[in-house]
Amino acid sequence: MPTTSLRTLQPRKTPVQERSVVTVDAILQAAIQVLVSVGKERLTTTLVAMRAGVSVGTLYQYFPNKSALLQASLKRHMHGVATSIDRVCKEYRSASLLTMGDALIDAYISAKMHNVKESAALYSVSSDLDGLAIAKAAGARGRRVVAELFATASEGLTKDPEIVATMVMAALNGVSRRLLEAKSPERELAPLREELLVLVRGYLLTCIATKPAT
Amino acid sequence: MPTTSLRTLQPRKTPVQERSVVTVDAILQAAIQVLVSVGKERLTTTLVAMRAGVSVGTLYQYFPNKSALLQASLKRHMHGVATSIDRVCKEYRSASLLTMGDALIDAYISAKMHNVKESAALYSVSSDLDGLAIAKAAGARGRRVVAELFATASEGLTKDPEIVATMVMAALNGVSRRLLEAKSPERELAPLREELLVLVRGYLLTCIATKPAT
DNA sequence: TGTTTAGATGAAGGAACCTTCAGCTTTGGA
DNA sequence: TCCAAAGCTGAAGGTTCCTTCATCTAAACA
Repeated sequence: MPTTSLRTLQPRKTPVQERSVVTVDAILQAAIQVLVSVGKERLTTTLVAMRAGVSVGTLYQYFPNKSALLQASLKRHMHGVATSIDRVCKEYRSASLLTMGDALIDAYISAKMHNVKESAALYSVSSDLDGLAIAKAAGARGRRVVAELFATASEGLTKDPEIVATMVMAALNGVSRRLLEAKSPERELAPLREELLVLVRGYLLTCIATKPAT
Repeated sequence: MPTTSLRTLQPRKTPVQERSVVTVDAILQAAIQVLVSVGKERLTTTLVAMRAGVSVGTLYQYFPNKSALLQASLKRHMHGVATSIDRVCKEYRSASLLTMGDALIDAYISAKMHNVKESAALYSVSSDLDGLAIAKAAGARGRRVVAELFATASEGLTKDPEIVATMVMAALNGVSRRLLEAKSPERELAPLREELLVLVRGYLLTCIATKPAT
């Protein structure tokens, strides 16, 4: 059973004039900013509205409740990452498996690291009952797309592309998370990225029948 | 700056009689149960007390506030996992690197899978401002201990043990998380565990100067 | 058995905060 | 220019829930 009915989570009003589009955008941006600065526990709708430079009433014209607001913020973030992954999956179709791995790592890591604070703050939303479903769906979608990419690899796969995608994405998630909760993610980025390449390459090699000369 | 002063988070009263020890235990267990059944959002101190079969007042004699209660629950869980890791680190000192990897995977996965619902429910606590510090500390501690283990490997390491430990633990975390948020973790356990072994073995091989005959 | 200390109770205070709505302002087109 | 629709406002209602404390019961001990 879902936490709230679907009806309750739909936007209350769809922006038609230009200014309201700006408003909705400002609210979503403000939500992230508040999330980053005070955390999910102390985030209030009034605070978000203030930060966005509008009144609470305005916020509630576009988001039926607090949960919907947070979910929308999370979706927006996830969408950004998904777009990066999708681009890679289109661009590297039929390439070699190792090339795909490298490209995925770059895309995923740089999308997450683009705004470290934001990515880190959203973990608290994605771990909640409401956010969990969104995170899971995004994960499943990413896995599916990457599995399809792997299926086109120039070398033949010795394993189910689904499971290969699962492992690669799990490793990506694990390392990203570790990176995001570091004191200084920027400092650790280079070495961890390098090592992640080694980890994934090593694994992908075991998924190929005939080893290429690398 | 921490969310709450250290003073505020210390237990209010330390159990001296046997019955109060039982009470504290019941409260902590109840907290987990409530967390599992209604989620962090809807967990209330009254609900936890009811579930534990005591009154709210009693709860507040041992936990200064709700946050402290959740933190204590998280610590308890983390401690269980840490103990498993520690045991491995003592037992496999000076063994071969690959053996260490296999043992770590088994210990970590089985500790997390011991109670799937509990592990999954606690993610919401560990992503919060309060829980984050605990989770980070536990992660750092685990990494340190595992790095020390790796440093004793019978084969020589070509890399800093710290970074090797970091990568292995990140992979473990990533896969565990994926497992815990699956619809049916039990069903996926075997294949994912198997594949995790492949992933980690492949990586550890790159950390050894001379490859052993496996 | 009497006294002291530990443990337990739960109604009630009170703060925090989500959400509404009646009314006001701005925009865009007729 | 004028009006209907879109957009905005923010004080106040209402809930939820954390936390306290005066009071009661059980245990330890002399």
